[in-house]
Amino acid sequence: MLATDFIRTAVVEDITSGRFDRRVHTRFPPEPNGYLHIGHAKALAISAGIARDFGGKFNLRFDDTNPVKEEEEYVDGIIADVRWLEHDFGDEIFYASDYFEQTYQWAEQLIEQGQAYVDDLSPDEIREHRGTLTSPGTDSPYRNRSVEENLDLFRRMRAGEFPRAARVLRAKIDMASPNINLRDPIMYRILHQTHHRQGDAWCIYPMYDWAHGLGDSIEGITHSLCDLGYRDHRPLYNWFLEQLGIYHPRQIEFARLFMTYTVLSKRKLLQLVQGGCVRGWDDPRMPTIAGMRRRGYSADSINDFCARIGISTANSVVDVALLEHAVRHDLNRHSPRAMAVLDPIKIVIDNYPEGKVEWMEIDNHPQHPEMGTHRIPFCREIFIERSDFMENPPRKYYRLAPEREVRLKSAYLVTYKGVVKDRDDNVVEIHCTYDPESRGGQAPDGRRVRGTIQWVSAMHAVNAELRLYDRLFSRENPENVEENETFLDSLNPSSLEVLTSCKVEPSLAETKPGDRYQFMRTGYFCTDPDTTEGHLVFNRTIALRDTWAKIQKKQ
RNA sequence: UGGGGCGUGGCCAAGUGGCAAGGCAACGGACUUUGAAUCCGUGUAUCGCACGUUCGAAUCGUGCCGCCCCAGCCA
Repeated sequence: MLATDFIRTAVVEDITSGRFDRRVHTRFPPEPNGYLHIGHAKALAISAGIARDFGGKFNLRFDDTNPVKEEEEYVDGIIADVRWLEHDFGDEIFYASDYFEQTYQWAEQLIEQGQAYVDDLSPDEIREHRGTLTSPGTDSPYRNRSVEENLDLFRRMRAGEFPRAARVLRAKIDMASPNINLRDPIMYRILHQTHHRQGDAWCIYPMYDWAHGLGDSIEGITHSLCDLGYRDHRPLYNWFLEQLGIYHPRQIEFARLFMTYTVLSKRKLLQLVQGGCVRGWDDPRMPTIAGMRRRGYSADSINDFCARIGISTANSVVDVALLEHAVRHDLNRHSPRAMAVLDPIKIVIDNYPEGKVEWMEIDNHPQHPEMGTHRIPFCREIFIERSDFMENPPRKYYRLAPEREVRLKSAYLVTYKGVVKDRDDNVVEIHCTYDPESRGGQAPDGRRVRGTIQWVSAMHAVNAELRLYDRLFSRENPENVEENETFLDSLNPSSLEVLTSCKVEPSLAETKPGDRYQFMRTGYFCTDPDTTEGHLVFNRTIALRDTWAKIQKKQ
């Protein structure tokens, strides 16, 4: 396997040196206190991807050591997301909470080795004793209790003899360490909180730093990959494992993902949900896996994006346009084409027989004939996009206009004859004639017709609700706000536009939630779960690239 | 004024002493029954800055500048 990034380079080193018996075993350790987002997709792609590339194993392990913040709902959501992203985590799901007894026993071992002690200081006192970034901390007066007293106290902590926050178990390392994580970090705290899996079996819970490496060790993880935030914790990760004398994985850190026009912190995402700024964790505007899935992003496109952004240790902000590119790239290849008119205006084809219906055949994908074809009905009255007609067209406009001929995709060539207007001078109906010899859209005499537009038979059209999404935030960096503002002030007021009277081709009546299409000349759409019989709802996953819009801007 | 990281074209990112990959974006053009897709083309990058080592430095050394992270009984 090629070492394409610095982590894979390290893994290759370890394999060639035989460090872990040539094994590769990674893990993804989410805390079930929120839904996964695109940043997690990156972490997942790295850890699961490395296991896959090197023929190793990959574990999904919930870091559920803090019952105060964790919920079952999140566990289920996370499992569904990881599965949807198609990462193979085997048949088993791991939980840090399953190791609580072993973790506890190891804590007693550390106490017996004189490397951990029970501290009676209050939270405030502990903070004061910790010192500051520039000054060393001071030892707790309880730091030198005897092994016997520590053991007794710790067992009574477990037995529930003390109230919440009364005491903690701390590692005895170095209160003067320049690395604050080494200033006698807390290993256990008293919570008296029901755990989503352990129930009331425990009233003391291990801290992340203490529990994490142990879980890695128990599972035989070789490479424990995490974000840069844990760089300073590595000496502690190593210290615990060394003192215990147990199997010792290697921790390697990489930079978290940041993306333009996006916020990626569980706290802020929670705020959006609870504040009603979006309709839930799976709102299609959310950068969550659930949101992107509902919106219509494919797992492949998300994984492809993760591969494209690379891995490094430099904090960087990826342009959301790269994600959009990955989405379009994958959707273009796999989405069947269909016709939809978002803002309909009627065309009457004067020389087309009334009541006549012809079923036109249309490719499901212009570049992939193996995807087949389907049929759409054509008749005298059809709908086209209001923007595909202009009475006074600008230069280079080659859609329908006075004196112009245009092609109705896969149907006929039609020529403008006139319009019907209302009292306010709005065009309400366009009259055309068609060339009966142009069935399929080909001119019999070979004349060139530049414009091709989509259409839907008025008689057969199905009504649909289309939800058009734009970026959730209008500022490239939502956090870059004025003095008294928050990231919520960066919210884009028009991130959602609902169109309720769109006309789509009748074949779409059978669509099921999750189905993806390209509505020709418009964008990629995905059937929303809100769809019911008789009421179609589509989410616009992403619009097509629009060169015409650019030309217009320049004009 | 503590410790740990990071600085390569607009945005990512290769490169680890021999004369700066690639992707995205942007901009041209070709083709086109989606103004989509596809194809072709376009960048004088002071490699944060300054000294230094070397025949030769983005790569090594020193100093400086800038940005990020760490003082939860969160993970």
